[in-house]
Amino acid sequence: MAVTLKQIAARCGVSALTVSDILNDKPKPYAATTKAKVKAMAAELGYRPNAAARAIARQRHARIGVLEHSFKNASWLPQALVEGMLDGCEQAELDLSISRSSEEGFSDPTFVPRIMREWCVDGLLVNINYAASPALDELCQQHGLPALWLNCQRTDNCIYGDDRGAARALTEYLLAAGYRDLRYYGGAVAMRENHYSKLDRPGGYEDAMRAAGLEPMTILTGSGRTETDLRAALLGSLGGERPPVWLAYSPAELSTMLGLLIGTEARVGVDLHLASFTASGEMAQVCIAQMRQPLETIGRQAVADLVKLIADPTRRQAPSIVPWALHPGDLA
Amino acid sequence: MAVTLKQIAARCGVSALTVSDILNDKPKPYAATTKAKVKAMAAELGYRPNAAARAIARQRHARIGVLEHSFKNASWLPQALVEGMLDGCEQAELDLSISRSSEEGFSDPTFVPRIMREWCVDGLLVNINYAASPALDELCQQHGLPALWLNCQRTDNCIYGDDRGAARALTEYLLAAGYRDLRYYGGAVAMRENHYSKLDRPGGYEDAMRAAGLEPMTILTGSGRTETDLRAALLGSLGGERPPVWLAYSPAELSTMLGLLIGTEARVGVDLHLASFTASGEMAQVCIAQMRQPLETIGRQAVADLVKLIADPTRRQAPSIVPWALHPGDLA
DNA sequence: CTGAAAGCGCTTACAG
DNA sequence: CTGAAAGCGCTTACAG
Repeated sequence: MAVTLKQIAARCGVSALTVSDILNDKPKPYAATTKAKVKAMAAELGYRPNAAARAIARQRHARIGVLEHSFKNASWLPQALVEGMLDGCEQAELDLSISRSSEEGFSDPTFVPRIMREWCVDGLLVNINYAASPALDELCQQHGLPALWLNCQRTDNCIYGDDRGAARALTEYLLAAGYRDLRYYGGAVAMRENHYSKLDRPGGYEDAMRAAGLEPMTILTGSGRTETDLRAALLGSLGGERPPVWLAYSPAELSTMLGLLIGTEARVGVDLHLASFTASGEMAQVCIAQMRQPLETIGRQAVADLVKLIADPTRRQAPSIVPWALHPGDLA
Repeated sequence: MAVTLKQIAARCGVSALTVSDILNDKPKPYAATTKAKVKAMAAELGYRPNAAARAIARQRHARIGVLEHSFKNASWLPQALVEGMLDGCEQAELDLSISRSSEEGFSDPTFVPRIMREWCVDGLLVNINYAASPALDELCQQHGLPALWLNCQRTDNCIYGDDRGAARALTEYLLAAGYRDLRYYGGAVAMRENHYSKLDRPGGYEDAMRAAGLEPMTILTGSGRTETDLRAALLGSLGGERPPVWLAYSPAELSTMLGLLIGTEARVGVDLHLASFTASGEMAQVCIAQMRQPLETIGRQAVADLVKLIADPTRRQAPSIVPWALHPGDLA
């Protein structure tokens, strides 16, 4: 049904090998007329090389995989990250395959994700944001499958955003703008969700505050503190010389704060300011400043790093730590 | 380097075919001891079947592709949609490959997306949200590549959310709750972005208003109307018997409205209410009601529909139209 | 200037 | 109960 090299060869009166060579632009001295004839025929018949046959002959799949985890919140795959990966794949002429382990499996030492049960990719981007079981590490090693960990702090072969630096930069920016009463609101580290950002964002904020000789004020819900506490803190922060600025872990926290302010007299942009870490600039209209996650860069760089790893699987690459970008909000 | 059937066969003193049959659980009367031996050896050596070799022998790739467009906003791929697709793929034992056409190409009749330049998937989910050039349609036809259009209204072989029904349901819900002054805010249809939702959301709202004997009030920015107009309309809507409810096309519009309200005396939840269409419940804290896009269902169903299409490529499937879900907001 | 041979790792259809 | 033969569609290394 699909057109093959052989069919083109037959119609052109040449061998399949000749067709293959010509269509792959091999530096061989074929006659110009032969080349033209073959290329024309391929176009006419709508020839598409069979990627599987090619993979098997060339001994490489020319494809990398992304491994997701099926637990809620265990994998973070915003579109911008995918776009970045696609950029990277385009550059390296690689296909991108997404898979997910559906089993509760990473605690089970005998568990093998589907993408590793078959041999179908040259390398793997592991997109699991809480500390995955070491079993996965061993599995990759054992199968000789080059793997790069995304959005996760490890000693090597990983890439992640510089959340601590981002928090520091945001804090310093606000301090430089003359604000003194900066406060942070986010969620506490939870079981199975111990993503580094939960610690590094407040951490960077606190670093910068202390460096400026100011006392940080951090509210983390989930660890005994509730939204009621937040509400009290929010309202209690009002009325100083200059309005306080609240730094939100993400747009979700921003939204929570806006909800808590409803029904009160407190006016955003007047009585208090909001700032936030965001994926791609959500809710800039209510913020005085934002940090934007470098998702596309991370995706692109992840692929590039993985390509190096595929070229030399024994290599242990230093972590790629990607800086965030500061954007003044609409209320700046 | 990777373990093959032959190696297992050699170590077990059987043929490669026997190993293949046993590992694939073929209903053949192999001796129990042979089966055990082969399976044990496969496990010990960490055998992973080569998907490419299998694809070529079985004459199917066991993989579907998602085609994205590289224009900004031309493809909408939220994580929930991917999750749904992965669900569907898991069910059908299919791999999922994501690709993107990077060229400006769909207007160029000679342009062929990369995923179609090779033969590597059994079917394609076209995730291009503005009307793609008919050339793509023909290309698929010509290559005998089953294709299903996502998030796009066509006469057949497509799947999309019921935006019109969602808008009607949201409006009716608010009317039933006693609100009478409902207003819609969204963007006008723009070049290259004529997604049906831009028309169907206000359309459904207007249908429901008229059916209730009320005059709809729709503000679309972009078509001559600006945010200044919106601000005027927003403030002008205040002060009636009951607070007005503004229906936002998406959280972005919600955010715009919140931004415009800053510095005014108008209080959300008191002087006016907000409602919105959302992907997954963003900003529920400031809403009185929300419609949530059925992204996972769409993803799952899209794969299922495509599987049927692959089984019978000549088939012209009626569109799958997926209903949205109503969620009262936190301010309901 | 071109191609025959062998091989990649698997499976299908058949034979014994 | 098991396997030899042929084939899937391509490429590598070599020969002429």
